[in-house]
Formats: sequence, structure tokens, C-alpha cells
Amino acid sequence: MPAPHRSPAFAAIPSAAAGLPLYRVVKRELLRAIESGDCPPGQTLPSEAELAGAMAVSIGTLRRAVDELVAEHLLVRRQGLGTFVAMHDADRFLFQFFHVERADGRREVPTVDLVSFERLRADDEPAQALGLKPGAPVLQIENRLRLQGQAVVYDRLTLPAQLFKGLTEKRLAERTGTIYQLYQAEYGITVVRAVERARAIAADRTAARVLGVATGAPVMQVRRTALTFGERPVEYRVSVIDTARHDYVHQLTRPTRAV
Amino acid sequence: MPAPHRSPAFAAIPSAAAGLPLYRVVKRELLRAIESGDCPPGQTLPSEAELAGAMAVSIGTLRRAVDELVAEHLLVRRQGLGTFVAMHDADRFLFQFFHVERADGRREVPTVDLVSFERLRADDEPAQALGLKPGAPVLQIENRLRLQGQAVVYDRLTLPAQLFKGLTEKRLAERTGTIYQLYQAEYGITVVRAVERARAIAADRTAARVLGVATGAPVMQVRRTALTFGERPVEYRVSVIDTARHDYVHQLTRPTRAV
DNA sequence: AAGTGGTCTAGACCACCAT
DNA sequence: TGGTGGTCTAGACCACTTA
Repeated sequence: MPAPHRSPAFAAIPSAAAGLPLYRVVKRELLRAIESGDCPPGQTLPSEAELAGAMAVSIGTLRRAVDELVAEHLLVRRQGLGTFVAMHDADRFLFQFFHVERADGRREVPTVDLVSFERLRADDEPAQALGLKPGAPVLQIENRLRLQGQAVVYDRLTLPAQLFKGLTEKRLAERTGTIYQLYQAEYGITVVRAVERARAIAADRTAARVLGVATGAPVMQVRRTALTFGERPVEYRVSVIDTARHDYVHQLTRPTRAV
Repeated sequence: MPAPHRSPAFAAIPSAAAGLPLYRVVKRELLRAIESGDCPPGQTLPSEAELAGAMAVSIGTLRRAVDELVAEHLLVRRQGLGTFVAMHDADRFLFQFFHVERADGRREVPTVDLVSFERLRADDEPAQALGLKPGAPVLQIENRLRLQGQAVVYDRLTLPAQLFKGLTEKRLAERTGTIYQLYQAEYGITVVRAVERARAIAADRTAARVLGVATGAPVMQVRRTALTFGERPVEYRVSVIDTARHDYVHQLTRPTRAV
């Protein structure tokens, strides 16, 4: 009788682990399972009791490993249901990766227009950010993001062509959901975190045209490097933001919970 | 025989806690002790075993409460030494509250010049941010921050006068360490987190003069509201940043640890 | 009712720091 | 050596979800 839904196999954790605490060894094993695709995004993990049993560790140790992965947004727990590999949905996008909001504090998911799609060779800056040789083949995608109909962000994404084989303008235009959802669902690439460096610049002609601001107007430029497992860069993005009616928001330490 | 160093008293946790998990009740009790000054910044807390005993909870429950407070940077654990109420030192400043760094990624603590110090009545914007009535008495402090000798940030801080009685230009000028260290050490006010809203603006004449840039040059403006316990605002700050040679850096989810 | 994660316990032993 | 936090265990029981 074939298993209708093969459960990922977890082997017992080897005892000697080079001074690494056991719960980190467990965490690394879970990471490996997530990264390798043994547990695809959205899938239920085996229950904590099963996992602990399979890895031959106590449930407390297993839970500690899961705790860290939940804190890093790689797993999601739902009481009564199970533990899931985190998906890139609209909520996660807003919470983790989109920090532009109206001056009155209202947040919403932007609508996206594709402005251009090109295959070209990497300039120095994106190449360095992506760990590629200058001139390596890349995809360059330009998007315009609107909030309540108004153009607010002009994004230029640079992607290593090698990682996104088969990504065409057509597939991009047809996508639903966020672009990180697309990376994850279609190319098996999960963005786990990002680093942004912001500065103020004068809008050049192109940005001014796309955003409908005056050439030379002060705008924010945000350069993002998005990373997948193992700190490997998978996207370099330069965003130009019209901050006339919107802000770029940054929480310096998020409150854990109300107490 | 008087106690040379009175240990804070922790009462047993009442059993019925309105559905709140026990570890959160413990956390709230620890927060109360920190906030009330029973455990001043830098002081060693009673050991985990003592605390658990005094509150009549298991050590695991006590540790879970401490875990959250450590994650919020309110407590610091040092193996072999004890658990301490977190202090605002240079490290914490750089890590949690100062996000400007050189384009090459180097980070350093800025030097501060006091530009002006005034007592005045709050404008609408700072009043709203601080939860004060417009016109309430406030202190307004202007600082210039230098990195490697170069002026990079022009800060205007607005503080509720009521909270900082006795703060004078002289005391400010004489301070050592960060200003949050001063708030904590001299006025018993601990900044626990902050929210920043950034945008690009054209430098006005004052900012241009202080920073040594052209009037009208694009600069970043960051409006920060700093909060103490209970989400109470204690400082409103507008920073103008010359981003010609520096960036404002933002990590979208920090990696927990290397695994 | 059965299965999941969430909380809580009461220990044991280890690693680190001071003296 | 003694005291601290760090790790790990093996349970019990609760709260939530689905069926």
C-alpha cells in the first residue's frame, strides 16, 4: 500500500555535534529539509512529537529549534493544526518586506505594473551585490508600484539569470501575488531576509517620468539585497520612492507582545 | 544589621491570572521591577533559581519570561555572572538606535556637538507625537553628529519638560556617553524602542549650513518617536542626514545565529 | 473524539566566571 | 570551589481545530 503523501524522512541526530547545542543541530536539520524542498512551502511538517521521535531528541529540544525558525519567519505554527513551511503571502510581504505607508499610517499592498523586462549583463554594482562577475547574465525587471492608484515606488530588480531560467516577461505579467511568491512557487527560491541601504537623491528623468514628480525632486533611493538560505544573495533591487505623501517606516525593535 | 544592598522583593505570583500565561505574568512582574527602579540599570537580578523560588514558579517558566525580556533588550544575560538590567551603552546605541553607516559598511559612534538648547512650547507635530497638548512646555535640543570629523546628521530633539526637570544646557554639554544613557542615568527614563518614519527632502538653509551641503540638496529626514515602558513616548526627534557618503541601513529580519 | 501546538513542571548535568 | 546561566529530558495537562 503506497503512502499517499510521503512524509519527509528525518534521521536520528548524531550524538557528537562539535560543541553545537543539540537544538541547533536539530534546527540545521529542519533548515536542510526546508531548503532542499523535502518540505515544500505551505506543507504541514510532521507533528512535533513525531519529529522529536524521529530525531531522537526530547520534545522540548525540538520545540526550541522550531521556536527559532518561527522567529525567522521560516516556519509558522498554528495551534490545533500543525507547523507549516512559511509561504510568501500578502501578509508576510507587508509585514517583512514592504515598509512604505501613507503619512497617516495606513498600510496596503501596492498594485504593480511591469515597466520593462530585459536580459542583459550585470553592471558592477548589482554584480557585486549578487556575488557575480561583472558582465554575468542577469534579468532586469522594472516595476511601478501604486498605492491607491498613485505611483509611489519605481523598482529596478536585478536577478541572476542562472537562478531564474524560464522566467519570461509573459510569466511575470501573468503572475498573481507578490514577486517573492513567484520566486518561491515557480523557481524554488525562498527569500528569507534582506538588507536595505537608503539615501536621498534627486530624481533623474526616468524616475521622475515613472513617478510623476519633477526631475531633480528629492526622492528616496533604497538599495536592497535579498538573501535566501545560507546568506546567498538572489535579488538586488533599487527602489526610488516618492516620499511626498508616504513614509518609509522602520521599527527599532518590535514589541514582543502586549503584557 | 542593615542589608548592604537590598535585594528587590518578588512576591509569589497569584494563581488566577485572567487567562494570561504564567510566564507572561512573571514577565510583567519583572517589567514592573525594572520600570519602578527596584532593579536599577546595571544591577544584577537575583539568580534565576531565586527568582523562580520567590515567585513560586518553575525555573523553566521563569526563564521563558527572561527570554522575552532579553529579546527586547531590557535584560542581558551573562553566563557565569548573572542577569542584568540592560544599560544604554555605546554598543546598544550602535546596534539598536543608530543606523547611519559609511557607504563601505563601516560603523562607528558619532561625536556630538550641541548646537542649541531651548525651552519652548510644543508645536503641533512634536506635541502629537509625544501625547502632549500643543503649547505644552518642552525642551528642544539641536545636535550635530560627526563621523570621522565630517558632519553627517543634524538632530532636533523635543522632550517633555515635565519628564526632564533639571536638564540644563550645562548638564547636556558635560555629559559623557549617549544621550539615552543620560536619560537613563540622570532622569530614570529608559528608552526601550523607537519608530522611525523616513523621507527625502530638500535641505533648508539651516540644515544646509549645519551639514555643509548646498541649500536644496536632497537629504534624508527621519522622524523618530522614542518610547519607554508601556509604549509611552518620551522623545520626538527629527534627524536630517547627509547621505552623500553615508547610508541609512535597515535589516529586514536579523538572522538569529549562524547555524 | 482525536490530533495538534501551548504551557508548565522538576529535575539533571554542562559551561562559564569569579575567587 | 561555588554560583551563575545554558542545555536537555520526560513527562502532564490545557487550548484549539477539524471531523
